Amino acid sequence: MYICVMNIKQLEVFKALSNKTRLEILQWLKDPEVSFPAQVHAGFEVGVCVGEIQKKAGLTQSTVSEYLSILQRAGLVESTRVGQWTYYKRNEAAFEELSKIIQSDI
Amino acid sequence: MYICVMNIKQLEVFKALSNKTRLEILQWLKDPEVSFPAQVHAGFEVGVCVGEIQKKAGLTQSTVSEYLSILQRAGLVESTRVGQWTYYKRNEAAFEELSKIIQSDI
DNA sequence: TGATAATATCGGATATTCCCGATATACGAG
DNA sequence: CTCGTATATCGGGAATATCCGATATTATCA
Repeated sequence: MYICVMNIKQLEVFKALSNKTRLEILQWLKDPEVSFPAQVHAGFEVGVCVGEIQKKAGLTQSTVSEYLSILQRAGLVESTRVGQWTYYKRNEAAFEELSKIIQSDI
Repeated sequence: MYICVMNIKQLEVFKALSNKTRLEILQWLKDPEVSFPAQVHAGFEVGVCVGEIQKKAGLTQSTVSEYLSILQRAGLVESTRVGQWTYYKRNEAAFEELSKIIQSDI
């Protein structure tokens, strides 16, 4: 018997995706070397640092930092701290899972 | 060349999915005959009427009506008016499209 | 036509989200 | 340790969402 558990996490993911800027950030992170050519202090394997994302978003540092936290809590991105920088990159597995959830659970 | 158009509709879809009750309604509509055994005035091909959904949701009629409008504007459900009833059912094509959008666009 | 039932829309109190400036924390250089 | 830089967190004003009760609209039936 299949018991439907209304996944709390699902709601969190959709809320995270319910903001224009956060959707844009996820887009930019698909192609870091194109979207963030200015980043020089690290390769793109670790991700993109908050400052670069902030400049591109045109919002304040605090807002962008919070948005990245929201995306991270939803599992859509992961962060790596290297020195004074925090690099964020997409968690592609989460998007694959979300895609499947929409096909079968939603 | 592929030009990314930040789809206004995408945002609307995610906002529509950012509510516990609306997610539940979509779940219920997956299996109308199980979720709404009380509906007798119509077959389930046309969908489920607002009153049945309202009873199950436990919210007021106005709220449920509005939620169904939100889901409809997002393209996730479609409605059919038959006499005094409006029947809502899932638009499965929208979910398939959303699943693909997440795989390729988001 | 008038009464009743189903649904939609309106106006508003409350909760949540958005986004900011100020401040705190973490780190590296000197 | 102290200064400067990067990021995180806090407090709050404005905008939006949630959900309600009241009312309007649409359809049925006598």
